[in-house]
Amino acid sequence: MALRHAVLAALLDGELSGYQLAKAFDLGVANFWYAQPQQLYAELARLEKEGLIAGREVVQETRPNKRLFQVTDAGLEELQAFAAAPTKPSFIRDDLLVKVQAADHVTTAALIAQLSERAAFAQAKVDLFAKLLRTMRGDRTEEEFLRHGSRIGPYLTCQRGLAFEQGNRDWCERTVAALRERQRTRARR
Amino acid sequence: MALRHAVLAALLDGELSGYQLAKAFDLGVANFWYAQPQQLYAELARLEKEGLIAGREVVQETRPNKRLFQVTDAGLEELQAFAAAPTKPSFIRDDLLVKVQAADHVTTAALIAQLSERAAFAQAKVDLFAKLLRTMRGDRTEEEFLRHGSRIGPYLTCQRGLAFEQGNRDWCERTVAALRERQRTRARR
DNA sequence: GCGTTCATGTAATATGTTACATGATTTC
DNA sequence: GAAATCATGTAACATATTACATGAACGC
Repeated sequence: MALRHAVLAALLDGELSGYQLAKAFDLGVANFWYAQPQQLYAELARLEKEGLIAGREVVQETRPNKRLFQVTDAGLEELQAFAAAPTKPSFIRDDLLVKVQAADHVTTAALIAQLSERAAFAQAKVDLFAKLLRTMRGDRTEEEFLRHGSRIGPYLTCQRGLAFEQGNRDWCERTVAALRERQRTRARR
Repeated sequence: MALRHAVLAALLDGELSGYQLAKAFDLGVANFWYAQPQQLYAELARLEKEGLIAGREVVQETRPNKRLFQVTDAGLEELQAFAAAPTKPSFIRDDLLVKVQAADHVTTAALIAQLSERAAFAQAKVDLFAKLLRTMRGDRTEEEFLRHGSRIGPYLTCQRGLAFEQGNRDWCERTVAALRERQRTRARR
């Protein structure tokens, strides 16, 4: 069960509602984990039942009411234990890579389109993460911030997200170029 | 169902047994997908039942007998359809990132050890992938190979694997450095 | 004789995805 | 008036992980 720890880690920076969490774990951000809203609502219910988080109702006038959750002492202990335990290796599972693996045996036109789309998506994330990093470190240099900042966890994970998306973008672009070059050079199949 | 397509893509380069496939999809390689042996045996059975792959018994003297599988025409069509369909985005899900996200709230000693281990693991993969790439392109330059090589799919995915592991390694090392620096600078908590 | 590699699976459990469901408010 | 955002879930289905299970042969 790793989602629970991701949720606990996300709640460290302050109370959040299920809806807010869902946004943080969704496409736009998700710089250290990804999960869907349904998963999160279910996990929040479980975590609360086990006493690892505590929720409080917030009545709103203009919007539907919501519940904000925060990590309890028991939750922090759980996180601590998780951090100390051996880490499972993480692995690549990407449909796009599967398609490229088969590139010599399938038509490449659609593949090129999908790679271009992914490159654009990755670029958007690069921009977003770069902006987030600037916001977090404020007017300090990166070195300064990492040395003396009060909360560097999210900064470090965001750095990984940034590098990952840069890698994604670069690879997609180079792969498109390679496939296009072959389309051009080769006779019609 | 994405595993089935990964299996089909892996079988494009020639017949493989479940055991050989399992090795390819395991820790050591897995440059475009990861799966455990149990999953693969189950998927191979399903794929054969559906006629997307064909297996043949190979009797061995010195070793237990095995079954080699190859992609059928129907299997190739399935792969073709998969490649043409829209690609689901892929997301980061990494326990180590969750732990780093929580770094300011947990003890960092164990975390540093795990990051170092991951860095070493990533370096080993970098070496492996670099070697695989050299083997694939032979004495040609990369550009030459990509332009005229007969099978570039595995080369391209391996390039992504290489870059990914380099990114992993670099990030782990920098993160270790940042966490160590804070341990040194800061008073004991 | 003991551990590793080759070779293949089943069964139980955990986790994740997809589809369905509801209802208010705000912005175009 | 329609679409997007806020807000929260349930139920059915698909997929993945973990534990269990077996057995031969090879190298030390």
